[in-house]
Amino acid sequence: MPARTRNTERREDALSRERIVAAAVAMLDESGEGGLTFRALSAHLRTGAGAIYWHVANKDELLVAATEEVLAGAIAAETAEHTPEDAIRALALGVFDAVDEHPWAGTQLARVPVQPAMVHVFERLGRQIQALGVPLADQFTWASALLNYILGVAGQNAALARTVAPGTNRPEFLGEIASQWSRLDPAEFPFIRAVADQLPAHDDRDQFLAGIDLILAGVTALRGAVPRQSRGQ
Amino acid sequence: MPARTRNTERREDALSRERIVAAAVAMLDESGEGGLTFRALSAHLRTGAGAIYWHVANKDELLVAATEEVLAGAIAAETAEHTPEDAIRALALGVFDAVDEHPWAGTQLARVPVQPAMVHVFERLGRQIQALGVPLADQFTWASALLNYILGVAGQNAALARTVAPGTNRPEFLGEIASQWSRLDPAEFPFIRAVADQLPAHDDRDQFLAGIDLILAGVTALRGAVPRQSRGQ
DNA sequence: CTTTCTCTGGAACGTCGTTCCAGTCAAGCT
DNA sequence: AGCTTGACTGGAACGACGTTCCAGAGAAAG
Repeated sequence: MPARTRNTERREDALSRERIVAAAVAMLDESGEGGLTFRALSAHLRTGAGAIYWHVANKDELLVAATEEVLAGAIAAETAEHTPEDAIRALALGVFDAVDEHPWAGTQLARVPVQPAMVHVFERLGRQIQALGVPLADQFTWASALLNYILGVAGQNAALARTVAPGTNRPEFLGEIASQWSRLDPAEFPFIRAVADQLPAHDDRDQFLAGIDLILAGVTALRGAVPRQSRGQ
Repeated sequence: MPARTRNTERREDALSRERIVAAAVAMLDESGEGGLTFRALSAHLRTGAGAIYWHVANKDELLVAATEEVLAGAIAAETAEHTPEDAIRALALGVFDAVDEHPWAGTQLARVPVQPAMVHVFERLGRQIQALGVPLADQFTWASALLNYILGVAGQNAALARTVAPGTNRPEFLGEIASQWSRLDPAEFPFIRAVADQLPAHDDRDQFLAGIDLILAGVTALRGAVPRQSRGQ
């Protein structure tokens, strides 16, 4: 615990949790998830590993803090949108864009049970779901559905970025997968073959938003329907 | 490459890729994601690490194979459901149940770009989306939305299982989180406070299925609507 | 019997997260 | 001014991991 009881600076270049987290974000952005090492971080900050551990409990905490920093913008944007739908779209896009810019944060979101930043996101989603007139019993469930969709996309984006990173660039990589898809057995994979040509050209952001719209359309359709338990099987 | 050109058995207890994968699944089930180590695996199989590497390229490949094995049941179940909706529900539940039983597989699904098993799942989802009369331009996008939702839930389930594992049991753990939620600032987190009491009692499987139903309702609502581009902002 | 090839297992390498600890330096006390 | 305290530093060291290396076992083929 860095309990700076007296606000005195030891030195000009003193270590601090903020400087450490900022350096971690920089290193993650530059060299990916494998690039963050306490050794590399020590070198980058011109100190030793022990000094870092005095400010930060462990690597997990550091990753949580780094993700928090990177998502701060997405949660801060409290722009008063016209409709609840637009507010949800804006919030979801904020998370998407942050993860798109920092793919390692997507991995972190999918890895940690409830990343602190996502509590705020969940709260905002829930409020808008509420504003849409969803019955109380469904609010929790449907807000969770939105959140899980967002987290799923974040995780997949990060996974894709992780494997595409080395040599080739993104469109090239997707084109390769698409050509593999179109060479699949027509009897076994008719659907994937049929949509293979859409893969290289598709816009991830548009597709993500279309998924949000799909869920929102479901909310509108089911809102005010029979209380619950209207499912088959 | 274990290219067994002549089908001769070296010994009764010979190592094989299948035995290795089966042992890996057993160890993952028993001691979680951190429990799978080439050292522990060697000990379990009474051999050395080098022997395992002759049958398996690396740990990633082993994890993919283990996940594949555990998801095989979910993809194999080609029960002819009455409606496309029911087929989608059955498929999604198959994946959910497999991940629920083997949480480490959820981590793997969220970590790997396209786990081979998920290609089959994507194909099935797509076919049923097609059967629902969704226009071609939306099939890819909406099947992806379903898949991403499923992967998101899988990842979160795994993350939860990872942190709840040690001491306490699940309801106890959720109750603890719920009480934290209900102690949040009423001004900042009205929604989360309002739904906190639903957290401990809720059924994950039901909630997952409700999310699928939500998306399916969206599909029904938007199917046949204006071609595309009917969104705001 | 010798060679060949598949397959084995244990030693060893390099890297990681983390811990340990002797040491530095400013502030407060006497 | 000297001493003590406690916040901070940085580098050495530990244990565990994934992976590689390699000497060799043992059945099949010549």
